[in-house]
Amino acid sequence: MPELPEVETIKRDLLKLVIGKKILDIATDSPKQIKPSLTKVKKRIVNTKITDLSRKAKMLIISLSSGDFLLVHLKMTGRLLFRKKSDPKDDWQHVTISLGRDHQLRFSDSRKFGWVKLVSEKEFENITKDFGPEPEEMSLAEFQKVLDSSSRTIKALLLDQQKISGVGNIYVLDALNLAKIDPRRPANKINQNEARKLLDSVKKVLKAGIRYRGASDQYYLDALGQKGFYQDHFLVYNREGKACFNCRGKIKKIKISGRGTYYCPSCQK
DNA sequence: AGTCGCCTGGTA
DNA sequence: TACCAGGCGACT
Repeated sequence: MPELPEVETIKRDLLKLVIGKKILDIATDSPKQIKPSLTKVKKRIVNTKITDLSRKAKMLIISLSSGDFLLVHLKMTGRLLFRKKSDPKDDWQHVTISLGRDHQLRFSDSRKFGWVKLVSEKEFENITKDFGPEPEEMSLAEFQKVLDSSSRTIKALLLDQQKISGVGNIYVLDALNLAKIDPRRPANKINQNEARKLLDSVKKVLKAGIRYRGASDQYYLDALGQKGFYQDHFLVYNREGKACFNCRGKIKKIKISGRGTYYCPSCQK
């Protein structure tokens, strides 16, 4: 569930808390989630300092004084929590990184889809080059080009991280509702006016997501363990049977390539 | 381009 | 107790 707004919220919070802190240890009870391996990662990160934090798509990037990068992907149920060493253990806490004497960065993940991965600068560049542009930096021409290049459904295309970064199931559905576009439309059949409206809508819902500090279900929490509020502002996501805010039509739930898809049949054409 | 597998917890 | 949640890589 963590998409661009959730990861961005965590990044902004952590920026104030962890820069300059020294990593003293890393431990796990779920070794598969640490890449390349706990032993290798430990050897290379202990006694380095955190020099910066950034985000690419849904991935959090921790820059280290060694020149390496520690990447964190929360996938569906991941959390990245800044805690005191003395705080009680968190639910599903699987990776613990000791920061200085008193603090910990805790990776918690109920479903264990997420991961923590240490990469060199070279590997980092290889990974990030495959991501599409951040929506905020995308021009209409660039966006139009992406749409024109594919006959896939518009929904599937916007979820493709190689085409555009950071959009997941919640925000793609809300953006399509705001732009009044049916999620099943082939991308290359979307005209220029619709494309303009759609890009604008993508940017708008992501901004709203950040403003409300992300969408929380039972899993997502920010770096301090607080819920976000965007779930109180969903346009269509999780609103089956409820009234569309555009047209008061009834929101319907269907499946597109196996994924839950909420939309309003009466105004999304 | 569509489907499966990775996983677990909450719910019908 | 079966099913559903969905990011994303692997596979067909």
